[in-house]
Amino acid sequence: MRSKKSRATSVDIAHRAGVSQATVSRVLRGSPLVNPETRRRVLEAVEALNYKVDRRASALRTQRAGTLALLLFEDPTPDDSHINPFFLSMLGSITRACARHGHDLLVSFQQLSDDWHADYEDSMKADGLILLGYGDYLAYRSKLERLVQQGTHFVRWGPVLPDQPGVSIGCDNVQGGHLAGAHLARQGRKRVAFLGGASSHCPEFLARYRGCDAALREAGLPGLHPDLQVDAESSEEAGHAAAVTLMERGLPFDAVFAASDLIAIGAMRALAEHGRHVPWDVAVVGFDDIPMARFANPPLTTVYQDTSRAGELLVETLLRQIRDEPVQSTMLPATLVVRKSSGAG
Amino acid sequence: MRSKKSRATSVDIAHRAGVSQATVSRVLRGSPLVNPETRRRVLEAVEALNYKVDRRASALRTQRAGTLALLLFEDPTPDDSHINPFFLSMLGSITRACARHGHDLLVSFQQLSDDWHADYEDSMKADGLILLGYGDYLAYRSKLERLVQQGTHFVRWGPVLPDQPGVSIGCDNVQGGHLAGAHLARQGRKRVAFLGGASSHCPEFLARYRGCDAALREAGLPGLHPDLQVDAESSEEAGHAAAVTLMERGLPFDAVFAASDLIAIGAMRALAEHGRHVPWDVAVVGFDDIPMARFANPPLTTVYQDTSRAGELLVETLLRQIRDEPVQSTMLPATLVVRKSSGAG
DNA sequence: CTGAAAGCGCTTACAG
DNA sequence: CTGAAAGCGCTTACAG
Repeated sequence: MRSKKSRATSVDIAHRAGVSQATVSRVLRGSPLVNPETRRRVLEAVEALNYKVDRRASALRTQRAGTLALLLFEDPTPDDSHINPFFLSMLGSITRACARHGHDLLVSFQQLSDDWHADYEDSMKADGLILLGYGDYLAYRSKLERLVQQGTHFVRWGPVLPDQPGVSIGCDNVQGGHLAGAHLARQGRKRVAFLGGASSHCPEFLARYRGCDAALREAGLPGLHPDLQVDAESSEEAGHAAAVTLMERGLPFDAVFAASDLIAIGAMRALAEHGRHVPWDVAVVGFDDIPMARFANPPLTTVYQDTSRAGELLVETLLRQIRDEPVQSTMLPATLVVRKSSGAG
Repeated sequence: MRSKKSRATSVDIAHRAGVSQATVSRVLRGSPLVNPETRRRVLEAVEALNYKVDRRASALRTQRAGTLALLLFEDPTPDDSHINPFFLSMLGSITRACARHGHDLLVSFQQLSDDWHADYEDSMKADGLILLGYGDYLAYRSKLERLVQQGTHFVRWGPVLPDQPGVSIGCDNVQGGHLAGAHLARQGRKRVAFLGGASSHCPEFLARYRGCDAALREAGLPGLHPDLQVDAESSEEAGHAAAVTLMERGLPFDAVFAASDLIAIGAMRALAEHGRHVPWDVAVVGFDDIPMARFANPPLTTVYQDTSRAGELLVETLLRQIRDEPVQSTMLPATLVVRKSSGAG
C-alpha cells in the first residue's frame, strides 16, 4: 500500500537488468544456476529500485508462509496488565529465536475456550503453531489430539508426559520441585505447605509437588502433607487467597513452596498481613524466577526456568517438524535461585 | 501444509455446492449480490469441508494483508528477561486490539540500529507498522521522515510533539510529571531529585521533568535543581547507578522522581543499601505503573499510563490511516497511583 | 545458464 | 443474481 508510487515487482527488475523475470527470481532465491555477471546486474537493479520480494506471492506459490504463530492462552481474566510475566518473557525469547531463523511471528492471545485448534494453520497464515500457557490440561487434550490427527505442525510448551499428543518442550518440573524441597530441608524446615493445584488437571504443578515431596522424604522428613496443600491458579490474588486459607486451617507450617512466583508473592503478602515473618516464621520458595521475584519483599527464592533456551528450542523443534525431520519432546533442567525469602544467606 | 490430506480450496466448495468459484468467493466476502438459497448451499459446503479462505491468496489479490506489524525497539542489551515490562503490557493490549479489529499482529523485536524502516511494509507482510520503544529520539528521526516520505502507514507510541514526523500516540508526560511533582510538594518534600535523561534525546523523560518542575514551582518551591538530576536509561541497573551517583554528590534531597518505575526500583535498592529509609528519608515516585511497582519494597507510588486504551488507540489510528481516513496524534491522560514509597497514607 | 509458460488460490470488473 | 476470465507477484519444472 504505497501511496506515492507503486512498488517495484520482479518484472521491473527484470526489465531494468535486461533479463527474464524468472532469472530475477532465481537470483533472489539464491539459485546456483545463474551466471555471476547476470546475478550482479540483477542485484544492482534490486538495489536501485529498492526492491523487496512480495512475501505473499512467494508464500502462495511455495505453499510456505515463512511465519510461525504463537498462541498464548490465558485465563479468562483478560486484564491486559496481568499477563503472566513468565509467558511474556517466553514471548520475548520466541520472537528473537524466530528472527534468528528468518521467520516471522504472528502473535495471538486466545481464551482456552476458543476454537483455536483450526484457525491459524488452516488459513495458511502460518506454517506451524507454538502453544503457550497454563491451563487445565485435561480440558484441551482433545484439541491437541485433533491437531495431531489433522497433521498440523505444532509444539507445545508444557509438561513432558509419556502419553502426550504431539511434541512438548517443558521444564523438568519434578527436578525443579526437588531443588526447592531439598533447599527447604537444608534450611531445617520441617513442615512445608504447597500452594497450587496438585492434580492431574495441572500436571506442571503436580510434578513440582511430587519433586518437592520426594526431596523432603529423601531428607528424612515426612514429605508434603495433603492438609498443607491449597489449590491456586497462577496469580497473585490466588496466591494470597490460598495462603489465607492455609492459615485458617490452623495447622503449623514453617515453609511454603508455591507452584509459581505469582502465587508466592501473593502468599507473602498474606503472610505479612497476618504477622508471619518471612523467612523467620515461614520460608517461601517460588517457581519461574519472573523479574518481579528479585524485587519482592523479601526477595524471593525461586526455581529458574531458562526461557531463552526454551524459546530457541521451541522454534527449532517446530521448524524441524515443518521440514519433516524427526523431533522429540525435551525437558529443560531447572536451577535454584536462592534469595532472602527462604532464610538462607 | 497439511500432511494427511490437502486442504479444500474455493474450487472444491464451488464444485460441491454446484456453483462457480466466483460465487463462493462472493459468499465468503459477504457480497449482497448472492441469492440466499445459493448462499446457504455454499456455506453448507464450506462447513462440510471445513474450508478456510487462504489468506495469502486473498492478500495477494486485494493487496491487503489484514496484518499489522509491531516493531518493538529495545536497548542494545538483548537479555530476554529484561524487556521493559511496560512495553510487554502494551504488547498485550495491542494484540488484543488487533484481534478485536480482525487483524493479525506480526511481532518483531528490533535493535534501534537495524534497517527496520524498510523491511516490513515493503515486503508486503503488513499493511502498517506500530512503532514502540524508548530510544534516542534524535537518532531515529530521519528514519521516521523516510517512512513518511515513502508513504508507509505507521503510528508511533511516544511523545506527542509539534514537529513530529508521522502520527504519534503518547501519554501526556508533562501532566504526568506534574502529578508527581504536586504530590511530592503536598507531602512536604522540598528538594526533589530527578533520575532519568532530561535532554531532547529523551523527550518523554524531559517532559516528565518539566511537568514535575512546574508543579514544584507552582507550590512555591524552587523546582527541580540541575545538580539533583542524574541521567539514566530505563532499567533497574541504571536506576541503581544513578541513585549512587546522586548520593555521592553529597547534596541533600528528600525525594526522588524517577523517569520510569524500573529506574525508581533500582534507586530504592541503592537508597536502602546506603541506609536511606524510603519514605521517611526519601520519598520516591516512579512512572508507568508496571506490575512490579506494587510489589516493590516499599510499594511504589507512580504515574499510571493506560496501556489498554493506548493499544486500542494505536491500532484504531493505524487502521484509519490505512483506510485513508484523517488521523491525528493524541495524548492520553496520566493518573497518579499513591502507594507507600512517597510517604502518604 | 536462461526464457516462456503454467499455476499457487483468490477477487472483481465485465458481460450477461 | 451468476459465470467466465483476467490477474495479483511470485516459483519452478520444462525446453532449450
